[in-house]
Amino acid sequence: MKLKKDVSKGSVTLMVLSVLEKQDLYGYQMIRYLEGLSYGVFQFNEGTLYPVLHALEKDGMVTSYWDAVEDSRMRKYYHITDKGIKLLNESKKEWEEYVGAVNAVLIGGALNAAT
Amino acid sequence: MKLKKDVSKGSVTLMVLSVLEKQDLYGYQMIRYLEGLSYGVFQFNEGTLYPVLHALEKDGMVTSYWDAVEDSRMRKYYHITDKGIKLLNESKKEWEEYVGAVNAVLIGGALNAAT
DNA sequence: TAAAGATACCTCGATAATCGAGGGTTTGTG
DNA sequence: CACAAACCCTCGATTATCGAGGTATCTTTA
Repeated sequence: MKLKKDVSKGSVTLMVLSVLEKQDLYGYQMIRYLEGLSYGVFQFNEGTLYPVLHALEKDGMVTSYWDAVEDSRMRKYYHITDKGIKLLNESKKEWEEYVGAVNAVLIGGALNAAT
Repeated sequence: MKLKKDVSKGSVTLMVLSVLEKQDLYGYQMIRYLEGLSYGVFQFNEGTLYPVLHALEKDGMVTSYWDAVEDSRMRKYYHITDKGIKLLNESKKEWEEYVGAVNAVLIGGALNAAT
């Protein structure tokens, strides 16, 4: 499969970028957040999320800053960049293409697929 | 992520089982076939497909037989079993759940997700 | 105030899905 | 006959994800 690898990594990346598009979040918060948004279907663990965030930052898709929003402890917030938004839009397109293709196979079955 | 691993493997498995549900196919044919059904989005290579087929056979999801359908060369055809059909149905459900969850995140964004 | 538990960050080794590159045989075509 | 395409296969490298572990802080409670 061609797309799989990208989409596979992309589906975590995709979701992270997607929520960051709307607001800055910190890692631990994102985990709970995505869990809720997906109705409990996804259960990220930190070992998955943090490396993804670091990779995104390294690639300039997000930036991070420490802040104590509620005046208590410091948290590392992530902010999406223009580059990140671009990637998000591309990833969304890929995701849709990927889903469409799988569904086409599932529906297509034995019959002719085209048109 | 929790489902990812299964769905990831599942998406190849899923598509294979799905086309086999309608008719018996041989490996090389499946590659072209899935490529067509997915409008060229997927480009399986043999190194991906054959191990999947062998694993499915080992697990009793498919059976195989050699046949020379058009009286020329021998081809190894795969046939889905009842067990395989069961797996197919479960995988379909998982796939839908997975897609639904990702889409919920993509749409949900910053707002409240639930109802 | 001391202990406990949740919050919050991180890394690293194991697992496993996929890919790419290879190897081999048979069939059809120029 | 040579070459391409059809057709089967394996194996090592890559990479995404997970699980487990490590550390520090903050809040609650006894």
